[in-house]
Amino acid sequence: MKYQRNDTAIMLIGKRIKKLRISQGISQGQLAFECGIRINQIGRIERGEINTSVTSIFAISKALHVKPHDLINLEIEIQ
Amino acid sequence: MKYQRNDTAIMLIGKRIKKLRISQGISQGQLAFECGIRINQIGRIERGEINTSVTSIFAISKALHVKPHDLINLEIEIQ
DNA sequence: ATTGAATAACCCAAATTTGGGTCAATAATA
DNA sequence: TATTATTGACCCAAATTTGGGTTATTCAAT
Repeated sequence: MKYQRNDTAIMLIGKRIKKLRISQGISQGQLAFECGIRINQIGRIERGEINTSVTSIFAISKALHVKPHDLINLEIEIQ
Repeated sequence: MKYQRNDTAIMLIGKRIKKLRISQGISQGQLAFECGIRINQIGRIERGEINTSVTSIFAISKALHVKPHDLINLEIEIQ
């Protein structure tokens, strides 16, 4: 069986990360530096290209000074 | 650079999933069936062995009838 | 003690993520 | 316009996750 990816969820999480980052006036490079993730990866996550991990969610949320579940709480019913 | 894994977070999430599953009286096999993830993978996630994905968190939370951020909100400060 | 279910612990291959780099395209600013 | 920073879009290799299976261990009930 193939992998199943929740494209809606990962896209919405990416948009939320980007929105928070922009609102805090920092670049992808700065966010990448602060959370220890490559800038390429930050871009891929923001664009919803990849089904990222718990660790990345925690690292990004810390760098954005929000709680991990703030990135996950999408306020819409997925599926 | 090597991967960085938030072992504390993935361990705590695993414990939370197991606790919720037990409290609902279902087996790993039943949970696996309902969320479309292999039983081996459910076991690995519950034991905190793997740094699982957003999609798996969403699928498991749906099968457990909780919201995704309920699995992520660890109520303690990680890092 | 024994049976059967449930879980853990392995193995392997495939798919995906991540790191790391480069270059083009876009946006912002002088 | 020209310059600079930022982001997107590629490429590749390595690390990790996931699927899929089998076997051992644990646990509960009889």
